[in-house]
Amino acid sequence: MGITIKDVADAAGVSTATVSRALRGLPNVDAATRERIQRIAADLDYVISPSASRLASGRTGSIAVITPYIARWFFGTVLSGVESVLQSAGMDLLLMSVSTPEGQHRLPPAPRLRRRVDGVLVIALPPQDPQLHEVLALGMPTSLIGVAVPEVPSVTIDDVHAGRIATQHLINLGHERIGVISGAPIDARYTAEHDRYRGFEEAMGGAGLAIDPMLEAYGYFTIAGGEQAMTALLTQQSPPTAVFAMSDEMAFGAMKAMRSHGLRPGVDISLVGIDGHDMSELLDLSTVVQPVQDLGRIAAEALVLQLRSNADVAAEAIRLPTQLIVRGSTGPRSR
Amino acid sequence: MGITIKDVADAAGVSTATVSRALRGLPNVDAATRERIQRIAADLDYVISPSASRLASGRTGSIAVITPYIARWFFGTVLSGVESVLQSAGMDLLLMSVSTPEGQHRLPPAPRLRRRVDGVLVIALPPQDPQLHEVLALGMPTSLIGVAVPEVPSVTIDDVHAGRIATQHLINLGHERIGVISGAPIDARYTAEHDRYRGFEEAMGGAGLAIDPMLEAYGYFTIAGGEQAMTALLTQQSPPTAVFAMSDEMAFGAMKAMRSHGLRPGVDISLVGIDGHDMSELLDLSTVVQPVQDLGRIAAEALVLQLRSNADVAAEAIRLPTQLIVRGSTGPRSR
DNA sequence: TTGTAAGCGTTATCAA
DNA sequence: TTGATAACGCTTACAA
Repeated sequence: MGITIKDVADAAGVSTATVSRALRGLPNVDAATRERIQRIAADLDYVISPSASRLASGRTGSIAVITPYIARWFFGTVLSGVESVLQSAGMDLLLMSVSTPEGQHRLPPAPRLRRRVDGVLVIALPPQDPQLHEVLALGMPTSLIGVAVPEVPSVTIDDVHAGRIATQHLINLGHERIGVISGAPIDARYTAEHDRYRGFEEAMGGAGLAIDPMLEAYGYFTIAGGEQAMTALLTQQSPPTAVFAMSDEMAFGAMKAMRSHGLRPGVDISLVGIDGHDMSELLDLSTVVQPVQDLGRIAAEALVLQLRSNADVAAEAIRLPTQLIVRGSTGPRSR
Repeated sequence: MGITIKDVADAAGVSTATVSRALRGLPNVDAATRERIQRIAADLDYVISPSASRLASGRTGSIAVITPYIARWFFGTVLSGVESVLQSAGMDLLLMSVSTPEGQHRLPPAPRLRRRVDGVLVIALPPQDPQLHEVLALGMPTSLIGVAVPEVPSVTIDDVHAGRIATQHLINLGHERIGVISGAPIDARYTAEHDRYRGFEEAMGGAGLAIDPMLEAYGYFTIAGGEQAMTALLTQQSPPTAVFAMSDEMAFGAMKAMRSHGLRPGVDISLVGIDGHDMSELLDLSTVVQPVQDLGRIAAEALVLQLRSNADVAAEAIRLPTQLIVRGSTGPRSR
């Protein structure tokens, strides 16, 4: 049924070896011969068999992307950055979703990787996640996004800094009772929240402000979670006057809770997030913008480069800049 | 370096054929033999070479998903439904983003599909998109999501119905000057918007209401587009008292425009969307909810089934139900 | 139930 | 610069 390299070789009156070389752009092929082969291949509508090529060469031309979520804004946006790079590089993108600590039943990713891809991109698994380490243990070229592990290439933002400037912004507005909505209790934390919390601590400490453990709540990086967390904070005997939410989506949920309590963001309580989510402008949310698509793009570029130069490049930990955008959800302390 | 089927066969004292059969769960293998082989394979940490298996069998065990966007809510949510099914089915998911009429520079998808995947899932390309037809022309098992083409299996909602109930809801509230925010001018339309517009027409016609062409604007299914479209509607000499936006994201943008003009959704102007977007509850948007994840899930299941039973199943056009959710963005006509 | 052996369509080594 | 040819690691008739 299918045209093979043999058919092209016969039609061109050369060997399959020459066709292979010509079509892959290898050197040491006569220019005229190459052109003729290319024309004939096109005429015959020849398409190379990836399976055969992979078997013979040992390279798969594929990269797996491992992510805990697909439909959430951060992950989808990272993924779109990755995809554009891999498409330009002519590599196949295998998408694999994995369970998170809270998550549903799913296959562990590591066994599905072996002999199947040349490299792996992992998006924001918690640094202590066993699945992450099973993947790393495979020893294949890997690049991390939104997590950092020593000795492994990664692309992240400076989460400590992000947490610090978000908090500092609230402090600058005169707030002293500052609450924080993080993701989860400490043992299940992402790198990001761990570091953002440290930034929070640093800013608070730097201003000589006490951190009230009663003013921390968990929002699990979801809208609904953010709503619950904010509700918990608001029903304290003495609620915060400002809240730092570690993601915009949790901040959105927090806004919902505030509305239910008749409180206005930026007036009654100030609220700042991190992300620069598509909807943050619409909801007038102050936030620390991170270049999410670039996280994916740059990690993918680094991985492709490493695969091409099949030498172990030094494991670089790249950090991208962030920027505070002040909107209406934060304002001076009113009481 | 790698353990091959030969190593397992030698260790088990059987032929590679038997190992192949045993490990794939084929019948006609002695139960004890199979168990022994499985144990030995596990002990040796044997992993099958997909390339070799694919080359020998002619099946790739992969399905491509072609989508115009990855990071937008609808597409990401569909994709997550698809992914969960393919993962359970043990198939690889190749993700390919394609350009849309407005879009960026990208490779056409069809050439990247041949010999590479067993089947294709296409998410919501406009029915007249040449890229869609190039894919269909390949003649491989295909299932469409959010588009319908005669003779091709598809999973959609009843968009006419969705448009009708959204519009009827506004009519029931007493509105007569009803605007509509669609995606794009008629020649670049998705199936969805075409049909939703028909539903709009039917409802208007059924109520004896005139459709004012001045009250239609294009929002390109984005937040920013929705904002511009609503701005255009509001700056009419005689603006609508209610607006039907064909997607929630455009409705969000419309809300932003209303806010800029000091207008309150549901009070000054009623606004209804379609989607059931994550953020619709938060923004108190009335909307026609569609089961987006199920769209992906069901299409993927149908495709997997077709591949397994490698017979041409009758091309089914599946339609999933929708439901109007009334929230605060729609209210009785006030003037 | 198991084994033999001929593919599957490339790539890569070595020679010419 | 080109050609022969041996892998690559599995699947699948066909035979036993």
